[in-house]
Amino acid sequence: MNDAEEMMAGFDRRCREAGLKQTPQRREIYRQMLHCENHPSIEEVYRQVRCMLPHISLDTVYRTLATFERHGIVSQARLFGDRTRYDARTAPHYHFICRECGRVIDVFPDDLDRPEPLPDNRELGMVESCHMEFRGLCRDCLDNS
Amino acid sequence: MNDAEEMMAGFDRRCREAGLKQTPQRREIYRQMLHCENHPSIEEVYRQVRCMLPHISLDTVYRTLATFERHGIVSQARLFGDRTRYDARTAPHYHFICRECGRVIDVFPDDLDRPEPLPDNRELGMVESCHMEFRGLCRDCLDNS
DNA sequence: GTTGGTGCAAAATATTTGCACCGCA
DNA sequence: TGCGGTGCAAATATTTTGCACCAAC
Repeated sequence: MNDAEEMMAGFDRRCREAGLKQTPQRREIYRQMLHCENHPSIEEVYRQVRCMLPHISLDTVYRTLATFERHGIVSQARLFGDRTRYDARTAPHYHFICRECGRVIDVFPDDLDRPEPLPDNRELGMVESCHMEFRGLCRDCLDNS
Repeated sequence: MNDAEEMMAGFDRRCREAGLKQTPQRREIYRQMLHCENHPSIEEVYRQVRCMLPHISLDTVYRTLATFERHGIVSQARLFGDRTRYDARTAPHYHFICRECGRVIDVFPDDLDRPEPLPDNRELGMVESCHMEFRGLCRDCLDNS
């Protein structure tokens, strides 16, 4: 059983656990999310999924990804000021965005040279989470310049 | 001369430097940005400014804030997945968002308990900047719960 | 007077919702 | 079979653009 098959099997289980019905649309959207190296926008998922399911509607993709996120099956790839993107990797991680080619690369907490800082300010209240977003030039764009 | 007057004088100078014409709309939008404690959305700025200039149009606010940002007079308060907001403080800083009341509080680099981490990963390329966003409960909401 | 700024309206984009029908469990 | 899921279309929200007029320099 290869990786993708394994993950689709995991999808079966998760749907059952969450009480979600399996439909061709949902399977195809999830399969696409696994295939996708980058962090696709909803439009991109829609375009890809339509290759297999020409009848699927855009708002099914919207609703399905929102449902998946509600059940932790995908996560929103939160990018500052960009349109909504999703990610099949649900482990906490950050993003590095190349200002040249726009690629989004995952950065995991272990890749950081020191632990996340937290605001020191007692006045602030209780800090529960920290998101980070790095920008710069990716290796490819650096090499080609 | 109080703070606000001082900053309005700075606005005069900045417009001249940038070759921007001064108009009642621009003055009023900037004045509003100074008044505003929070990080107003474009709609909010629009509603406020209309008290003084009932004829102003929404897209003038859009265009003016974009122009201001281009010239470093205001900065976009970049929040994950929220609508565009602006901020009269242009010094680099991060945001703490209260999950209860939605308030956005500025966090300056000096408020952090350690310096920003950077991705260690040589493969990544060149990291030029890091944005952070903290979430949690602000002091007020903490006290009231 | 010239150039840039504004207001208005319409277009473009992104997302959500109401509703009837269909198909999975 | 019943209920959740889907497709369609329309509504909503946000931002951008074309154009004619006006005002700051």
